[in-house]
Amino acid sequence: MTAEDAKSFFSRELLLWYRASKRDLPWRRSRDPYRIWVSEVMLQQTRVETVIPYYERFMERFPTAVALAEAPEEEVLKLWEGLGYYSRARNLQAGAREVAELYGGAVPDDKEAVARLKGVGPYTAGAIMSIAFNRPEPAVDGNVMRVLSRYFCLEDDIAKPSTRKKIERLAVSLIPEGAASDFNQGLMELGALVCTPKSPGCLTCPVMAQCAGRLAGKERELPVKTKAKPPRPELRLAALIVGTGPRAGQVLVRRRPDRGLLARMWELPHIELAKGSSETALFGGNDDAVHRQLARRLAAELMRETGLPVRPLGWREDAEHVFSHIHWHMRVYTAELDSSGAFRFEGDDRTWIAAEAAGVYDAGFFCEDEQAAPLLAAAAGDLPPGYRWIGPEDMGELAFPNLFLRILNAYWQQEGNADAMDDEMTNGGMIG
DNA sequence: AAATCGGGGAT
DNA sequence: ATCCCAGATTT
Repeated sequence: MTAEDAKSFFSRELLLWYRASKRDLPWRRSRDPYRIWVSEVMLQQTRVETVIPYYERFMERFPTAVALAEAPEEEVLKLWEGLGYYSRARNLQAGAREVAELYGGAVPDDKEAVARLKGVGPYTAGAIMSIAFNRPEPAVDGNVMRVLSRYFCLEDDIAKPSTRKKIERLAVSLIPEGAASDFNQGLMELGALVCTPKSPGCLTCPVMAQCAGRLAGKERELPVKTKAKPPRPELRLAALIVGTGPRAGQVLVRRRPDRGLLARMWELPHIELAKGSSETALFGGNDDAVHRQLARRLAAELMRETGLPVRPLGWREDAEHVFSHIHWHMRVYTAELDSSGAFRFEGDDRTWIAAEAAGVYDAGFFCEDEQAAPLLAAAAGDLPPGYRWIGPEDMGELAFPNLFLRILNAYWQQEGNADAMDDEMTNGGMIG
């Protein structure tokens, strides 16, 4: 049995297996390259079962590249809410705009042109070209690296970029004549359903007979992969600032910056507790003294940043949120805005901003008069740039990361219940 | 080459 | 708890 025999065996058997047992997935019911493109971007680092409902909603709303190109960005982000890696959504729309303007709305049957689209890297370009156009291009993802590492017993570290390129060269050489679409999908399907990371189902594998990794008894050791560093911890304090008077039932939120983590998503105002600051020592505590001090720090820092006269009311909940590289330990405090006598002024060219009447006795600081202007405006009721009041009816338009989505939805639900109970008691009391 | 960028399901 | 998922982009 030569190496060439092992390769042609693999290609032949895998193709037969895929055609006999492929799953019925939404993006497999069409060869529209736009649909393939959307599915592949959603599937980046994301499981099939997670993607399906997002894909269905997205395609219903944006059935063509032109429809996506013409949509408001916020609507695209909202449909991506909860899926993660939000730059994918913005890059996809940027790519759709390229397709609309440069190619009349049709994804071109051109490898270089597709590879130049925003958010389309080596894998996605290969996937679009092979799946939609049946071009013999490699589409090497984590599944493919695992399957081929095992079948050919390759000990290269798949975390290294050079290994992906090596496996791409191997993958191209395996594509059967005229069957790139089914073969590439079969490779990934095998990795997803049979050649799984932990306990591979070798006994049902169509290519087990020639799998070098299994024949060497190494199917569980492969592929070799250096493990990722654990996410670094960050201590954060968030404010659930609830409206009063005409703002009753509303909550103050803000939009994140254009770049970086959770770019352009909405969130609750919050601060990071500086590493090594005195409050970090108290972070885990749960008694009144701890909460008073943490809430005071939160109010002072937010007031320094925004000028808003934040008055903490009490601890609400703790929330954990783990990203790939950061672990947020968040404590959430309920608060109000209260500018009654919160600001006083001294000196000729410098202003003393304080919040004594708001109960934040150590929140004062000096600043230049010009810098004081926006703070005074905030005290008067203006909001800083990017901030706005919302009610539950606004949740359908604004995209929040899951962490804040959970906190807000719990609050709206609780408010709804409280209102219902008020009505009930009012009715009972008045009528009785 | 290493870091950044979400979130969840499986084990 | 740990891994990793139909990865791309920036540093």
